[in-house]
Amino acid sequence: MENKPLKPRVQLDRNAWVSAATEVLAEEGIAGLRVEVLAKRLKVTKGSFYWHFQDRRDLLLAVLQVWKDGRIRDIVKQTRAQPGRELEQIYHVIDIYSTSRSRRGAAIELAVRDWARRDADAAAIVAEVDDIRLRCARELFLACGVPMEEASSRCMLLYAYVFGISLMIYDKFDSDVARLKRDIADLIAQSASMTRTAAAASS
Amino acid sequence: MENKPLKPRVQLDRNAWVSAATEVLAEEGIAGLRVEVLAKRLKVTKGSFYWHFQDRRDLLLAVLQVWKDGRIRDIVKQTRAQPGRELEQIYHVIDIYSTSRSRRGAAIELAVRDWARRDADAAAIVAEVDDIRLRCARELFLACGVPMEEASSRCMLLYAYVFGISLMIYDKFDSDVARLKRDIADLIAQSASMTRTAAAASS
DNA sequence: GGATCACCATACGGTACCGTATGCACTCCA
DNA sequence: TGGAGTGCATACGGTACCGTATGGTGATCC
Repeated sequence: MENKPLKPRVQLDRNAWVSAATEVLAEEGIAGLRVEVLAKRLKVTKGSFYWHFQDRRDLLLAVLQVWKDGRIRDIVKQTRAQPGRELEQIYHVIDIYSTSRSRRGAAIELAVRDWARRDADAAAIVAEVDDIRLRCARELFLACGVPMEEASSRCMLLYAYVFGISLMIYDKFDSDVARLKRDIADLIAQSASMTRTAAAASS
Repeated sequence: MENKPLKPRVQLDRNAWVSAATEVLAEEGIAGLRVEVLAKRLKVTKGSFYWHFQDRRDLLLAVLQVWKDGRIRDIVKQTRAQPGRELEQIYHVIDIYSTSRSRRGAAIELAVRDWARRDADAAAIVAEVDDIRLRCARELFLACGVPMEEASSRCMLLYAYVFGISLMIYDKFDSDVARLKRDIADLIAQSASMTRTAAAASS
């Protein structure tokens, strides 16, 4: 008879700290990610923290690693398309990033990238993630019949757009944001070199 | 006979502090912009600072204001085109932002936008700047014969791209970055609704 | 049922800040 | 030439952190 953990162990492990740290990172940025603040949020003291982690940097690197793994898993999932439905998938990728649906994900993304501007380790992780993202997205364009160089340009434009749009404040500019975003998605995704059937599939 | 300041007054004024603060903002972000650090950089003590400013926030708001004014001046300057050369000007706008030429300007831009994610005053300033930028850029597209809604989409894509690209790390992705950026500029700027002569002017 | 160990609390010294109070030098002007 | 004001230095109390040292507590396993 196995010993099911009926009593929920309130004990924390590294993962719990990393999760909470990621949450704080999204809300406050890397500068706001402090050991004692985090401990207070988890309702323990930093005595606990320094049992699980060597120091603050140890936590930060763990956050980076977990973020990277999650992103890579997500990328291969989001860019795997049924044959013939690649264009659909491109629109889907644009959609999941640029809508307000995943505010949390976008906040983490921006926090990590801001962090990477001043930290070599973070920069290396972002470089890895970007490279994989770009290559996966390019595959989608290539599958749509877009030539190599144009596919490179368009997938780069795609990601720059989704990150950039989350930095802008454009409420006053246009009343119909939904239409605006649809049109932008078309500008990014629709190539003259696509087959008519593939292009029609997007509507 | 007027009193020319032959002896260079080493005395600091508000502007000197704001300039230095903007420099630190670009390098370290808003979290690294601390009064005592800034004083050390200017080789004075914070006694000087608190004579010129009420508190740290007073400085931050001054930095924001100066940044806003500079941006707005720059926008109207960069989007004022000779009649018939509007497309050229669009390419120029894309160029000055997305190339590494203005690393400093991009760093400030990103720092302010990161700041704006957690500060209402900064967000208000960014909103103002974005609105003016988008409207000015849209005028350029409209002058090229692009219809209103498409002009809105394209100028939004333009700015999201230039901000987003400065967040990405894409060294490994493509060897010919210059060609890549040229092609992306074409994707953003070139509309099917443009006149053939205007489009040709971009080459 | 006592040893062991995982996990956490407490307490401490040290640093980097913020903002204030006060003193000091230098300039300008009556 | 001495008073007023400008611009800064010095000194202080207070807070928020970091990392360490050390002690306590509850579970687990002989």
